[in-house]
Amino acid sequence: MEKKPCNSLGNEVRKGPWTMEEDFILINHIANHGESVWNSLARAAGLKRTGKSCRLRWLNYLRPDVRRGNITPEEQLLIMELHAKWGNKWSKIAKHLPGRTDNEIKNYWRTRIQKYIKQEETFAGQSCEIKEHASTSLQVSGMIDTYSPQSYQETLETFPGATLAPQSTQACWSFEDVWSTHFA
DNA sequence: AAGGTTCTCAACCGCAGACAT
DNA sequence: AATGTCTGCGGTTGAGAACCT
Repeated sequence: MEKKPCNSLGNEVRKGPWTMEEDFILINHIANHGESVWNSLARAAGLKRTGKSCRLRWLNYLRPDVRRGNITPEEQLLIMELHAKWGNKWSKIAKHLPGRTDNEIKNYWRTRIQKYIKQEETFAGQSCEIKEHASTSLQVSGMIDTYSPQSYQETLETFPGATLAPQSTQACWSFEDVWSTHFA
């Protein structure tokens, strides 16, 4: 992903993936001086990166409390519910999922959930669906990814109301069922 | 095993708003 | 009030991984 350096600031500005050394410098600098104005932080730390790039790297990857991967069924439901409420307000949604970043939620939505919505539009009537109900503004019928036999089994135990397609990597059930089983 | 295709996610870009001068 | 700088956000891109044929 190495791109042509941008020299608009007069100095060489590095772009593309962060190296371990850069990560180490950034972590060390923030540990010693805290988060401050990102542009001056980048300069003070001696990083050939923009403040914006440092901020993004820190918030999305290096922060000690950041959690990556393994979105739980509960988190997915929350994402779906909040997205139904607020739309693409990723940072707002992320505030309700401790340790998750807006970028991760946005990626998760686009790569997992949106994919199934599109499938549903293509194959209307199949098990995964999003419906408008008269009683509520929006009811989201659930799709929870199950990445392994273990999580498949866990999903069944967690949500007894779920109907899981045999041999499938996706579990599908009514959002209302899951909500009443698990959150009500 | 090899080549092609699809998926994932880190990182970039552009824009808007907040704040400082 | 005008201008500049910084931050935060949402959309997009593209490299590498994973999967498929």
